[in-house]
Formats: sequence, structure tokens, C-alpha cells
Amino acid sequence: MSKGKILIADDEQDILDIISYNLKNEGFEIFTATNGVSAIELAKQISPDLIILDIMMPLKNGIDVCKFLRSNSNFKNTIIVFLTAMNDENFEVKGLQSGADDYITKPVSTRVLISKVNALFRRIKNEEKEILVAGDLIIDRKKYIVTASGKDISLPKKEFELLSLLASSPGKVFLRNDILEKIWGTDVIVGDRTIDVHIRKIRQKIDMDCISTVKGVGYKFEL
Amino acid sequence: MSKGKILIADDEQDILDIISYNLKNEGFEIFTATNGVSAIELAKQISPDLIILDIMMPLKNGIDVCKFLRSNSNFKNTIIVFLTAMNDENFEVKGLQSGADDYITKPVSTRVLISKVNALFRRIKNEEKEILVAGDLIIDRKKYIVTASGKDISLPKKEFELLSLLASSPGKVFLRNDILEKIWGTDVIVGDRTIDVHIRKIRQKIDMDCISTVKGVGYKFEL
DNA sequence: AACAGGTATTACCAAATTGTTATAATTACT
DNA sequence: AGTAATTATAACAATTTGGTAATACCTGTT
Repeated sequence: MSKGKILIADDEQDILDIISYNLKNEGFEIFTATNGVSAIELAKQISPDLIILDIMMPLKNGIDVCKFLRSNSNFKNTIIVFLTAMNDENFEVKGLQSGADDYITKPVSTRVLISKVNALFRRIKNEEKEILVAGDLIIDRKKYIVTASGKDISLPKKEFELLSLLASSPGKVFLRNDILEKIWGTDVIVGDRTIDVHIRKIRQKIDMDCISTVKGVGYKFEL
Repeated sequence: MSKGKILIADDEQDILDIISYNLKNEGFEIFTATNGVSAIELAKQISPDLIILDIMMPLKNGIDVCKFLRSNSNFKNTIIVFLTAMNDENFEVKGLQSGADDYITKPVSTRVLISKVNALFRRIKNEEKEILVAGDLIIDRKKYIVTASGKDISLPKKEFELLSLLASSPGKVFLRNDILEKIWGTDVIVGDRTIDVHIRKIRQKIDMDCISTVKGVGYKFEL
């Protein structure tokens, strides 16, 4: 059984080859596309676990592909990451805003690539884990209890869920919309500042510096 | 009676010592092995409830040990977890694929270790136990009798079942829905306040402070 | 039919949680 | 540096939730 299906889209054949080769060696099942349109086609057919998208591609660029996929509920649980050139600072934000989970900067070493991919796959499993551990923080989803530096902290439901969500994918930036959808649901409408306030309360209660703000995008949990 | 048998296999004596010490303190019965082969031998002899395996060990590595044990029906219900070094991204996935239930990253803090192990044990601690003991409370499911601080308390059916359910996984928060489903069944529809009232009666009768409310979530039994 | 034990419902109250608003602080951009 | 956009904060308001006690309902028994 393969470790998972990965779709890679890039217009440079060399890059496609290198990445494919290495990830195949790691035991992943690899599919490739050389432009945005065929990336989408292929994605629909094979339902990959992870999609690696180059930004600049013919027919449809990576960001548009990502937006399209994200708007399709079939890909709600698909991990999408971008391949970006080192210098393009902007794409990082744009990429994250379009709903990507992470990005990888080109050129990328084999080792980094592999460990990133493995880390991303690990995330899938984390979301349903009973106990999340991050540094000094233990989040016990069964007991509904958070332990920070040995002290039990009881968070009310919303705060707990929010922290739990963020901590389920350390490093991943969660868009405000995603957070709203996952914690509040689609039908409930709450004001703009609601998330901030909850984030603040969490930061206050567990006094660790582990939730950081990514302006214009969202929040992420880290270390 | 010990809280359970744990076999720890690691080639570094230091780690063995630290983990053993802490888990013994927690009331577990500890056995150790320093290589894969003797881990298997020992496992056969003592039938541990939980096996903690280092990946890199002499003679037979942790993954192979795990695969072997999993192929043996005697160990179908044994919990197997890996100890992995932080940087070994690969092994986590491979480990889980080989049939392990979880993994613990090295170095691990005492606190994390203990809560993980306890959580794992909670998994096997069946909800079908005949007699539940929690502190001063004895719940005899066959006789339908609860004894608190030596005094017998007779609870009516629903109250008994409710207490019995909560006490079957101390610490775990039971959602109202779960409770309704397990005690009342899916087809019966009862009002919103029903659970509360029963909880109240239980609290009243056994006068201990052992059922706590997690607002918006449910109830849990503790100490 | 009246009773009794167990179970469910209701309505009201208190309290915790959650959401909003207005204002300050920060950041990003020109 | 100045401006606009975004986020942080604190105080407040609204809502939800659970606790409580009294009451009604069932089912089987006498």
C-alpha cells in the first residue's frame, strides 16, 4: 500500500522529474501535470491526498487552481501546497489566502522536500488524534482539558475548539473563514472581531507565545 | 493490583530507566528489554497490555518487532507504540503503517509520557468491566449497587446506568448526545433537561464531588 | 382503582459562555 | 512620515446553558 497519492503540477519537466523520483522512492504514488487545467482534471480523477502546485503555469496559474479546488467540497480535505520561487514574497500571502496549507520554496533540497511532505501527511492523522502534544502543551480532546507546563487549564467550548483546531496542524495558517466555518459552522453569522477576541482569551489563559497572527490571512499555532 | 503491564524496549539504558521509573510511580508494572528479539520473547511470556518500542534497536528493529507481534493473534489487543527520535520523520508513518497505535517522540517529558500512556490504557479499560472502582466509589454492575464510603446506595436503573457510564472512563467528557444514545437509545426522544435532572439526583445521593459539568459539552466523572 | 417507584417534563433562575461594540495599537503601503 | 487597513483590547450586552424544584406521567402491583 502506498503512503499516499500526490499530484504535482509544474511546467518544468526537470522539476517534475526530480520531485517525482524522490517521492516515489519514499513510497508515495505520484501523478504529474504540466499545466493548471490538466492539474484540475487529474485531481478530479484521482483524488490525491496532497497536491503540490507551481505558481506560474500555463493555462491556469497555481493560485487559481488552488482557489478552484478549494471551492469544491471534494477537495476540502486535500492538502494543497505551493512551490514558490524564493524571491516572490507576495505569493506567500496570496497563496495562503487562496486556501493553501503550506508552501515550499524553490529550489528545494530533496531532504527538505521529503520531510515537508511527510510532515504534511502527519497532519492528516493529527486532526483526529485524541491527545495533541506541542511542546509544553497537552490538549486532551477527550477530557476537554488543556495542560500547559503542568497546570490544567479549563477552556470553555469555543476556546477549546479553536485552540484544538489550530494545534492540530502546527505551522499551518488557518484563514479566518476556515476557522469560522469549522468552529461556528456555515449558517451561523458572527461579527468580524469575534475570532480575535477568542484568540485573545486563549493567549491570555495559556500564557505561552504559541498563536501567531498572519496579517491579512489568519492565525497559526506554532511551538 | 497494578494498573497494567507495560513492556518497554530500548537499547539505551538511560531511557529505559527514566521511563520505567516514572511509569512505576504511576502504578504500572514494568518490564524491559534492550533489543528486538528479547522484546518479543518477553512479550510472549508476560502478555503486556502495552508495548513501547524504540525504533532503532539491535537484532531486530522496532518496526519489525511490531509487524511480527501484529501478525500473531495473541497480540491482537495489545497496544503498541513507538518511541521515535524527533528528526525521524519517516518512521512515524512507517511505524503507524506497521500496525502501531501511536508514537511518542523522543525526548519525551515525563508529563507527556504519562498522559499518553494513561490515555492509551483508557482505550482498553473496557466499558464492560463488572466492577468499577474509583476512589471511594465502588460500582457493581452485576448487583446494581453503588457503594460510596462504605455505604450502600441503591440507585434506580437510569441513574445507575448513567453513573456507571460516566465512571467507566474517568476524566472523559461524555457529550450529551452520546449519553442520550447510550442510555436512552436512538429512538426514544427525551427532553433537554432530562440528563441534568438525573445527574442532579446522582450528585445528591452519592454526596461526593465527582461529576463535573463541562458547559456546552457534557459531563465527566472524576476522582 | 389506588398506590408506589421510577422516570420525564416544565418553568423559572443563576451563571457561564459567547458575541458586539468602541477604541487603541499595530502593521503595511505609499 | 502619513495614511489606510488590519488586529488587539476591554468593557459591555446578549445568549446559551445548566441547576433546581415542583409536577406530571407511566407501568406494574396490590
